[in-house]
Amino acid sequence: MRVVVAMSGGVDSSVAASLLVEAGHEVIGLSMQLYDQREGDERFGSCCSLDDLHDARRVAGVLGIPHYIVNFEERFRQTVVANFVGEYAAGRTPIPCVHCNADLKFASLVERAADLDAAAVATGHYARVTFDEERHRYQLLRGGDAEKDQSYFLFSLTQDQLAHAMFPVGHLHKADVRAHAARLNLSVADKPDSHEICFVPEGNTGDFVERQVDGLAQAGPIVDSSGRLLGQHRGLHRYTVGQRKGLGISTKAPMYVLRLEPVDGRVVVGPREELGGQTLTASRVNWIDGVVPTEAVRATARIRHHHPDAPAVIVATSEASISLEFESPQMAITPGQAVVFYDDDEVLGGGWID
RNA sequence: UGGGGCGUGGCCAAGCGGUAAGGCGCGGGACUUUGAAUCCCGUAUUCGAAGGUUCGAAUCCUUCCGCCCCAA
Repeated sequence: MRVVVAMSGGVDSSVAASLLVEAGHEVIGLSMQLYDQREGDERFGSCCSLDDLHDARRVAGVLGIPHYIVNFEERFRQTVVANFVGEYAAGRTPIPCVHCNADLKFASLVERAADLDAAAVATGHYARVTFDEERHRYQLLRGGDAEKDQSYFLFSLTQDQLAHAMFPVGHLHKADVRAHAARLNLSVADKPDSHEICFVPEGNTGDFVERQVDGLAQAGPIVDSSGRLLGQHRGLHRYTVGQRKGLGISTKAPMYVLRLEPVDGRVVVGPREELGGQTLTASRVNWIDGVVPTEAVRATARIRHHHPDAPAVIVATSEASISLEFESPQMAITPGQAVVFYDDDEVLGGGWID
């Protein structure tokens, strides 16, 4: 079958491509150009930089597959970056990776794949898709490597998207992926794992957001939950719930951001004990099944990547919203982050925390 | 110019004769395909100033400087 692989230039997608080739598929490598490369800033993030595109091309060469670069700058700006900046401006904390997956890799890229008569789009994600014969539904499962599992970032995929998705390294462990790359003599075998936001230079999110939105750099008060003034902040977009560092206030014990109050322009902080929360509501909820449950769902839920799942009860309050109650308090439930529900290894769905 | 208390790194703060705890903050690192958190390392040759006593002082004495409280 003809398959398109999204090649980022990293080890995972490179090995994904090679596994597909080995499985006998007709593989076409596509790399997304996501932002203007002309400035030649080499310290641009670790995904999709000019060097990464070269790496992807080189791997494609070794594998003997065609490789194309698709220009998604405009789409990227209008979807991922716009959402990212808008969320910060609204006092929320976004996850660009989820939008990149949903809006680009499994949307725009799927369209390109269709143009190429490809049946599926593969990526290097650590997650698995299976088809449940009984329910006639695709299932999204955690990656085989619990440490590297990326199912959290894929919660918004629909049945239709899952039907066209392949995760060739999803069942593997990272070490095996690297070993495979090394066996093939791929230059990217030892390339460091990517982290931090790929389009924000040097991880300086605050400056980046300020460049996109005028008048955002509004200083304002940092107060505790009783309203006592403790210091000044440098613009709400520079803070997130649960944050401890960078508050610049010295107290008896560490202070954490409890919430952002965009209307009043305030950052509210408090001791760690005040950071726990047991309930939340979420919007733009996606149920992987495509079916909204009519009864309360007992599941485990995680409120951020690399956070332990916790038992919870979820009630659908509408087509695309839920309310959720944890059995025990969770630290720093953050608006803008995703809450993803699991039944063991299966992703049931997820949504955006209000 | 009556009485009492206090001045230790950016902040809070131990120590009260034996050669500067700790916390916060800050800096660096680890971890990490979001933002965080977490963890590790670092952060005062010096204790308001100047003298003195002592083998030895931030710790005792003297003077000065600066705060605060109570009286009036």
